[in-house]
Amino acid sequence: MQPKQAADKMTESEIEAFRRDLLDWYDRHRRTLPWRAGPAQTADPYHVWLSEIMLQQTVVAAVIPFFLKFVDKWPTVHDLAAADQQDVMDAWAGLGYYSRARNLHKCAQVIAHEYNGVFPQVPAELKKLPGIGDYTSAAITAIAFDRPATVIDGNVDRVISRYFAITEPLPDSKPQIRQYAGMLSEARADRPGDFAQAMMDLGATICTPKSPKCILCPLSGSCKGHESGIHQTLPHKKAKPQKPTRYGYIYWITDRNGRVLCHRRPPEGLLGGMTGLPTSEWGEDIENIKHFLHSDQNAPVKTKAQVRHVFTHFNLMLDGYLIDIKENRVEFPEDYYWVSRKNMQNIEMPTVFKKFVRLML
DNA sequence: TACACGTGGCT
DNA sequence: TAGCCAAGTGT
Repeated sequence: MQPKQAADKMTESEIEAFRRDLLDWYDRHRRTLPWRAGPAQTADPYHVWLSEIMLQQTVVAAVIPFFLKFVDKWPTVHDLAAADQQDVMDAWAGLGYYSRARNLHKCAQVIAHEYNGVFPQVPAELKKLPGIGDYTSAAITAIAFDRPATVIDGNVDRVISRYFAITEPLPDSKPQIRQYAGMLSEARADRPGDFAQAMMDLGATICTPKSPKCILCPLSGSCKGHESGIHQTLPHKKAKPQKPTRYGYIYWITDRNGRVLCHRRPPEGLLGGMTGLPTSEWGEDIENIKHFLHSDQNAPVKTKAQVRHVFTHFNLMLDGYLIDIKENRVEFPEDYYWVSRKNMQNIEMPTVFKKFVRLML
């Protein structure tokens, strides 16, 4: 194995120039965001934490309405801790990665009950909390408390990879990136929160994955990737395995009163804890998929409705079926329950189920 | 280390 | 249209 290439050292004046150029740019072009403190204002740790959880693998535009809804419903961490888990899951429906919502609620309870409502300020303490890892612990330390921390997200990966022209593919280049990012931010008391946010704003608005706007970039004059013309191709990434497609059936099951059968999904795993509609198992071989409910009395009737949905690691294709329950004697497990047709459009559920509900209503 | 885990916007 | 990608974490 090749020895890891050591990060080239920057001189102290080069580091200071980088930080000054970036922070000057940030002072002129910082984005106004609902959770972000204004210049010279103090951030609310609850808002910073909540926004950072929502922003994990999620774009700012998608987060804003959810953030506003959450702080409106639960203005403090105590309010969130006291909320019903189901209300939190429902409020999160549509934002994705639902384990974040479960961990958010758990974390609020730990903060409220074991930390007296006060967030810890250092990464090592923050990382003990559910849903908070390397990135989020550093981000809260820097942004909420303006303490030095090395904040590395996908934006920082890209900015650093390009600025230092790192050609080793991610994630193998992570140690190098961490070394460079640390060199620029570790133990530097001058505006740690603004520096972290400036790096991410730069990555989100200037040093974008496609068509970076180098002409507007405060760092282009010293960017090694720009100098050698390879910036657009960076960061290199290891090839991802191909996504399989899974198939299955989804059901619109109605009773004599026109009610529709819904399903509370098990707490862990895909879409865990969320409300959905009944489906069969999902598999790559449709021939081997059995219907969820099948009897002579209640035979599934195929519809034209189909649901296609893309998950992170597989594509899904569901064929819609109608089942009309003629006898009220049919018993379902406890996690299935009836909802009036009128209320179906108000039930909060993940997008894959919303798609089917829209087709059927 | 590698994989599970959502969604919507952009190209 | 299909693939890429986004302020990652947990196991």
